[in-house]
Amino acid sequence: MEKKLLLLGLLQSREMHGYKINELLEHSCAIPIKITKANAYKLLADMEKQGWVTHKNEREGNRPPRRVYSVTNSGKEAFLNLLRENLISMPKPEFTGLVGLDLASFLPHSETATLLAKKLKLLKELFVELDAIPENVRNTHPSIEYMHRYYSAEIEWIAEIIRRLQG
Amino acid sequence: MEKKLLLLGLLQSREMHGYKINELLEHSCAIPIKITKANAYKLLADMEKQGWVTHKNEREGNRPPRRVYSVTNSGKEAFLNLLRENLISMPKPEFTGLVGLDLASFLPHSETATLLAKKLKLLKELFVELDAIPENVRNTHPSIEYMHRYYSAEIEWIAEIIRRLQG
DNA sequence: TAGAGCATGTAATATGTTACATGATTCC
DNA sequence: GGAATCATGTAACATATTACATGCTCTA
Repeated sequence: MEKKLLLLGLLQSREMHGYKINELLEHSCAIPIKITKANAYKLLADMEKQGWVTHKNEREGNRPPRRVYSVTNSGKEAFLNLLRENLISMPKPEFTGLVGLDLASFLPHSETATLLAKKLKLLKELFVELDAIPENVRNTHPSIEYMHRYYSAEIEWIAEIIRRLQG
Repeated sequence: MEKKLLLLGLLQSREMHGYKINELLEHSCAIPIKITKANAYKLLADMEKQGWVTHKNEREGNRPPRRVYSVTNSGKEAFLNLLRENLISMPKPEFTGLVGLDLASFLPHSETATLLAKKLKLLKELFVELDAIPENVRNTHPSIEYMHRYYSAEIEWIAEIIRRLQG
């Protein structure tokens, strides 16, 4: 449902067609959930069936025609309900990366340390993107601020585990 | 795949039947991912088809017969591969709770603050369980230590957001 | 004797991903 | 002329949830 919430949010700030939405979703590390292209098209179609959005066809020059979506009144109502719901609820996050850590005793410490070093490298690469966002932007966008802190804590954590394995 | 990894891990520490596994998974806040009952039965059946586990039927007194699963050699190999994979990879987590925060401008500050206060209460309740786990256990189980820190940071974060909305 | 616990699962539904299909236009 | 971009989607598959079905035993 957060996916629909996010899409409705985007469409309320400005009307958009599917392709544009997907561009935003793919090229931004600042979005806290993942929505693939096929999924986004599907969700828009579903929300249209539900009556939350409508589309009109548009065409710029000779480009392929676009479906420009906008939120209906019923969609705006649904949006507010989803938003309230999202703000009060506390979905337990899934820490898939921890499963392996708990089972690491099945491998020699040295191997675990080597593998985690690779993870750490990956993490640092992801962090670079986030860290490049100017501080004033970060401080006005809760999710960016959050993710910045999260990744930075994550890096510290993995580094600490590696240290323990080596010491 | 982390679900299969976790199940293989459990089954390697000791043989188990589905019901027992589900008990462990349900009554423990110390497990970093969620596996529902139906899903666990399904995964065990799937892994049996794959040749990773086998079962033998057992019966204690007149209780319903159990399928006691154990990991095959091929399963042990698969387990180690899944484990290595899990340790090097960095799956981007989904922060579903952040979607709403980014859209909070659609509601009056006071309402957002009230809603977040409810979330905070929920969070604190979840934290109590984790905090009750003795420190020595926590320090020897990475995922428990991690989740303890995570929830504690999460509480701080929501509290901070509420303060900002009020100030 | 009624309800909780033990033990297994299926069916229907929901959700999401991957890869593929289509066809025009623009850039090199 | 060929690749990248614009723009839409479908089909097949994978994964997971909810609710339901079954039937025995133990306890109050």
